[in-house]
Amino acid sequence: MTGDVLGIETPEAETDGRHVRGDRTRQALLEAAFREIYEHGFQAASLSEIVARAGCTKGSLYHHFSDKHALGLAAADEFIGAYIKDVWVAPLTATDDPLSAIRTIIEHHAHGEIGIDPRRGCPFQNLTQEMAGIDAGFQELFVTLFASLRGAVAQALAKGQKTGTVRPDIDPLCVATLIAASHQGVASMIKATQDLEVGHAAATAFFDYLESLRP
Amino acid sequence: MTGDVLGIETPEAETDGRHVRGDRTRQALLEAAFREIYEHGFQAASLSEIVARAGCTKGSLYHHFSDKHALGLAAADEFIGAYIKDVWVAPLTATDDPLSAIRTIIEHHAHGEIGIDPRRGCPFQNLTQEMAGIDAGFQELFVTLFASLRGAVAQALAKGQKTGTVRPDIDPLCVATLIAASHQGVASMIKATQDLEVGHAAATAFFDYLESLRP
DNA sequence: TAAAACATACCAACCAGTCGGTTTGTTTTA
DNA sequence: TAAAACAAACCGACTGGTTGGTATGTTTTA
Repeated sequence: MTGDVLGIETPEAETDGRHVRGDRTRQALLEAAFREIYEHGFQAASLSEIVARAGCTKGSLYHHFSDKHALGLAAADEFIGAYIKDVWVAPLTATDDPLSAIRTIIEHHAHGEIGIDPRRGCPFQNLTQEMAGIDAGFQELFVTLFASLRGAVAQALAKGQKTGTVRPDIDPLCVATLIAASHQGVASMIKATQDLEVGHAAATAFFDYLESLRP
Repeated sequence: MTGDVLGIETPEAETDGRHVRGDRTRQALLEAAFREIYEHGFQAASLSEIVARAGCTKGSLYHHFSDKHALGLAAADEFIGAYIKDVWVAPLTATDDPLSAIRTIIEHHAHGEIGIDPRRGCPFQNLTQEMAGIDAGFQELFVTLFASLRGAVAQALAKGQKTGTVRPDIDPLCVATLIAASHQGVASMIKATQDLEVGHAAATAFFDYLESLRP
């Protein structure tokens, strides 16, 4: 039901040129909603604050979205989907050395090049923790997003096994799951302690683990 | 300000026998608050619901606690502190083989013996994700709790190095950080996907990792 | 009897969501 | 081409309901 934004087509692509203003408003609402949700969580996010940020009013919001739930879902779909695709899936499908690629991805996060505030945590993780288990719509989205992330890592590891950069005796899916989980967990810990040193310590051990996966 | 419950003394120990009913009410409020917060998060937790569960009224609540914030902090301190102490610190300080002890702890979680609903996630993690970065009081508590967990694992690993059950070339604190983070991350993933299979996959890879830490 | 414990009634603030009406832009008509 | 017709986009005051918190009075306990 939110299928218009799955990170596949660009926002501009589907407009035929008519009602450009409406599309801009919709996009502004999505961005404002994502930021507000990132800062306060979905349930605590205020629609009044979102429309203020987007520079429009309640009327516009409810013209474009049926309710708060649909707005949050669309915003999460758009921005988290894009993050997973750009940061994880794209680099991993384009390499024969997945362990190095994963290390690079982690370093990008550590160096703050992803646009994620480590102290605020990972938007995906934040939303997951809040909404999984209490809302079926978000739940469904999380399963899809996580599957694409996990699958990309697993396929890259399997490819690495064929090209000889990854130990052949490991189970790609199991290791991919642990890698994804560890990354999420470290982000969680940094947020919990508000201390980047935790990230560096974990990264040290994590990179050792990655090296142990080489033949 | 919440120092009366740090998981050190039992709830009964600090009462001098006077006002027993008051202490019972206070304890009932703490338990009800913890459950409500576990189910809905702190911000979405309803005080009306908490007093209903505790079998008292707003008047009692505000007699025992200055505000919602103090109640939530006291509840988190009491129950999460007890969890970390009982589940992590106690077993780890009592063993010479920390890797086996850690594996046992994880298996206890996986088998649902801890009293944590995997689909609802880890209470510590949930609260962390919600409140870290937006509330200094909770923040301070999280730092303390996480330090005790991380420290217990690190000290156990160092002890294992002395007794020869852990590789001497690893950095105990770095590895402890990764272990704690991975555990949190897996819990997060299970909650996100509402699928225990994720936990089994991660556990397979995680146990391999633990074994790789042996001499 | 004094203090602690508890109950009731209440408040201002805020929330998501609604609705009648206005503006803006495109299409049709003459 | 100019006006009429139409629809999408937008506005903002308003509503019913809930929230955390308070003021005041009553009961229980030592």
